[in-house]
Amino acid sequence: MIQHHINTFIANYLIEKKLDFDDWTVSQNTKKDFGEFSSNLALKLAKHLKKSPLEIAENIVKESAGISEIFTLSASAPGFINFHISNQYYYTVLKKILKEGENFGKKRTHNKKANVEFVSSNPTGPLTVGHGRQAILGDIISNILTWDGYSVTREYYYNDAGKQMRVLAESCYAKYAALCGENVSFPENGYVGSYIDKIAQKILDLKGASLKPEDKIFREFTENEIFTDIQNTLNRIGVKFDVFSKEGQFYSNGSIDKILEFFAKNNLSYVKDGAVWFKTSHYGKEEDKVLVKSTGEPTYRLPDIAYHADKVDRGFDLIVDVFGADHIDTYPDVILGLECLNKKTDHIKVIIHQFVTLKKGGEIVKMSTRKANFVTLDELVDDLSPDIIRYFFIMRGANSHLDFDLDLAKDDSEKNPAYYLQYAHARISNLLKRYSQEMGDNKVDTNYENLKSQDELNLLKILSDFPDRMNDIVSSLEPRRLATYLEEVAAAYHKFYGNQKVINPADIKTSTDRKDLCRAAQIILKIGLSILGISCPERM
RNA sequence: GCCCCGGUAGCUCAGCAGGAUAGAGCAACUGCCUUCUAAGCAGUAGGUCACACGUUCGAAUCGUGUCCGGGGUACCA
Repeated sequence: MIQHHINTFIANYLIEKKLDFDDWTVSQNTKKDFGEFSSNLALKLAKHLKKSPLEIAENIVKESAGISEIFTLSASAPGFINFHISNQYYYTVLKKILKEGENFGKKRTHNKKANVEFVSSNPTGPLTVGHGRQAILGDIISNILTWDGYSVTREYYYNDAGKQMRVLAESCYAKYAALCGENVSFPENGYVGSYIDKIAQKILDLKGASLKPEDKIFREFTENEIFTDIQNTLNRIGVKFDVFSKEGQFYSNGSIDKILEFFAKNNLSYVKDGAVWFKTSHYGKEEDKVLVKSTGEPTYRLPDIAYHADKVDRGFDLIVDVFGADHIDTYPDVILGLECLNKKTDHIKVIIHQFVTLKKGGEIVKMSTRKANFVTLDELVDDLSPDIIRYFFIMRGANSHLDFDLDLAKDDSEKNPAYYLQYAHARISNLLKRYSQEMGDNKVDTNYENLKSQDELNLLKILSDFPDRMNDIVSSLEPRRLATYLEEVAAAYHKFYGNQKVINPADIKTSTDRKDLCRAAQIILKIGLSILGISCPERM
């Protein structure tokens, strides 16, 4: 908000001086000795004007004295122009936060629609810790977009028709047969987890021992059981989907055949060795990719293209795909496929996150996919609250590997970083309760001019920064940045709390100002924590 | 080989649309609860921001190259 004022000021200055020049920036200062913001304008103009940067900066400062009520200017070596924001400005923002409450920072509403696809794990087994990261990431990204005014569809896409599911059914039959005392060879790369044994047992109990391997129940019942489990797990961490899309529909509604026809007709594909190839090499890829195997089975690419084409056709303004790092090389093929179909793609945003390793007793727990020695998300939820799980999964940026330290997560003490934010909120709640008990609720007119200590102003400045920070978070879709911001808010609050006594019957004006500052901090914490899907406890 | 991510304090990581003295949590050490919640605060110690070169008034941040770790590179998803 304030940056906007400064930008306008500089732009106007340049227009006034008839300078056609836009190579300058305004940055927020970490060290406040130089004001809250600085611009490199003079440093950049130096070459252009063939004058020393400091001289230019000093001139600008001199010429602009008294031009704004919001800030004053100063120049410093080697040529920065510093903007010192008046306390008055921040007092206005405080009023605004209190007035607008949880709507503070929201821009004008728009009617855009977004689709966020995440998890999308095939129902071949329980969700692992790795899926948990994606579930939380996708959910919070959806929350961020909702905050920004989007109407968001959370979508889970899965493959109910391919090879994986066939192998799953075969695995289940093999287990079933074994329970019936028959000797059936186990499928190659079959699923060996104990959850399959349980499902096979259930089938045996339900249907008896006379089923044939081709009976549909091995596929349908197994898929259903596992999928129900997956949804239960997701519900436990507060993740709910609006739409489940199944791959099978793109076979039955003919869209896959249509794509193949279109590609063949437009010379985008060819047949070689009994397989259908996508001419990806014509578009800068290293080699062509197979769309349909010689067995007649499509690879994942083809239905994925059909699915994404369908999403594009559904008319979203923004499509977000959240994938694990193992998809890094595959989604460009899908995008390329869409482009070949003449579909819009520039509104598709792909978020790739790195993997999760689980740390227990200081050691990394190795997880392998099919071998059934993974830690399930459910096991994690058994031990930890959703708040802790959510916080731990977004403690790191999506692009960083995530070490999930189970011992730290389980730690119920001040060591656990997840409590820091919630504690600030709880502290405020309690303080406000005490305040009305001891001070009453009588209204005092105030301009907040009693807020002038470092701790108070620092907290107020951080709170004022919320709209700009959300702006960045919406465009980056990086939940970690929201957590970082809230940590700054909490730290500033805890510091203020430690140094300034709020409730003081001898000084009602100062008490009121500080109480309102606390209320504003609580509002910001509550907005932020809600977006993260973390609860805001009244006490801890 | 090629492509994508990462390499910042003892450990785990922020910071990275270039900006002034590089931050947090954990671990270590020292203080602070008869006063609004100590799940907190204050302080000490800890760094050649992997390395080299380059661009720039200015580089943890941008470029090139090297090294190390992870992922991908399938007629698996």
